[in-house]
Amino acid sequence: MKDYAKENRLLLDYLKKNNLNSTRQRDLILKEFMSIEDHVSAEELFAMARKKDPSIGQATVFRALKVFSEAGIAEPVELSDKTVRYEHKIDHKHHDHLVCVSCGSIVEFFDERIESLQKAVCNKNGYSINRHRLDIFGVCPECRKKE
Amino acid sequence: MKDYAKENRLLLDYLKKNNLNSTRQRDLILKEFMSIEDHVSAEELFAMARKKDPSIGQATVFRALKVFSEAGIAEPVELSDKTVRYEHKIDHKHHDHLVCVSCGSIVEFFDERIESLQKAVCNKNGYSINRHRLDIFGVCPECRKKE
DNA sequence: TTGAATTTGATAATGATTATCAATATTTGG
DNA sequence: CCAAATATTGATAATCATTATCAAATTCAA
Repeated sequence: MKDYAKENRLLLDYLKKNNLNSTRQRDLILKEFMSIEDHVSAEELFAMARKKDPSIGQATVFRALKVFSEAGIAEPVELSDKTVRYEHKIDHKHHDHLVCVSCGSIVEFFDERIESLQKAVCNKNGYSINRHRLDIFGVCPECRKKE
Repeated sequence: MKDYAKENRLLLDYLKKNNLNSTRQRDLILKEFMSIEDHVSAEELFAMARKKDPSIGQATVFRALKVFSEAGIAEPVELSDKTVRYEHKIDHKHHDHLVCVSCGSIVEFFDERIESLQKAVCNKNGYSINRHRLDIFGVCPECRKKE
């Protein structure tokens, strides 16, 4: 069981700063979100939360994920399909994605040289850098074996 | 006026190979698509095509863009908003995008070193590489000046 | 505790895209 | 060139993820 004291504190701080309330539902959804490491969609998280509290509404999960993102706890990513997925942002350094187009599995990677080359591109063009995303789509070793 | 003989030939070849028909609508939509260099959405292209032929249907534009993509003429890209945009693929080498989050303008760039580092990441992880996308979001020089 | 402000859950609405289907157009073998 | 076979079109309904709406319930701050 992962500890998520830091996320809890961040959430409380964010809520207080923005005159938002701390609620049972938001707490539960955060706990569920922190309980898995995978990239999770709102729908999947809704299914998980519902097991713990069948009365929870789907819209509440969407709203909670938006709050988590604004609080810096979650990071939305859009990969292969058309649904947004969320990953942990705390103690989870920036990374890019290697996505298997066959089985959908995701490997995270980080390459300092790619990062600095990106910054160089921004500088050369006079852009300030805000964020970036690099997704590589291919076939993972396991799926290649099967083919 | 850009010449698009190559695209026309590619389309005809693709249609023939797949037992598809060459139609007035597909020709018109291709012509309109080739007439602009920007990243265009189905809706924008629909508006353009409709000016030339008011009877054209929206679904036909979506279908044509799918055919163009399969024929290797167009390339779908998903940038900031949630609509898919299409860019020219012929005589338009692979590139990545620098997107201004303020005005939405797009600069294309290409860095051979980034490309080869990506290939290295794939090799290291045993992935075959299929395609990739790298989008950098920031603020362009013009918008920075205004701030 | 209480009342003002926020949140919730259910449901309707949205917006881009895809599916359906009858009517029309294109192809192709003769 | 013609006619049957096949593919395409346009209109419209359906999808699907997400957002908006709103009355009822909850939370907070004094």
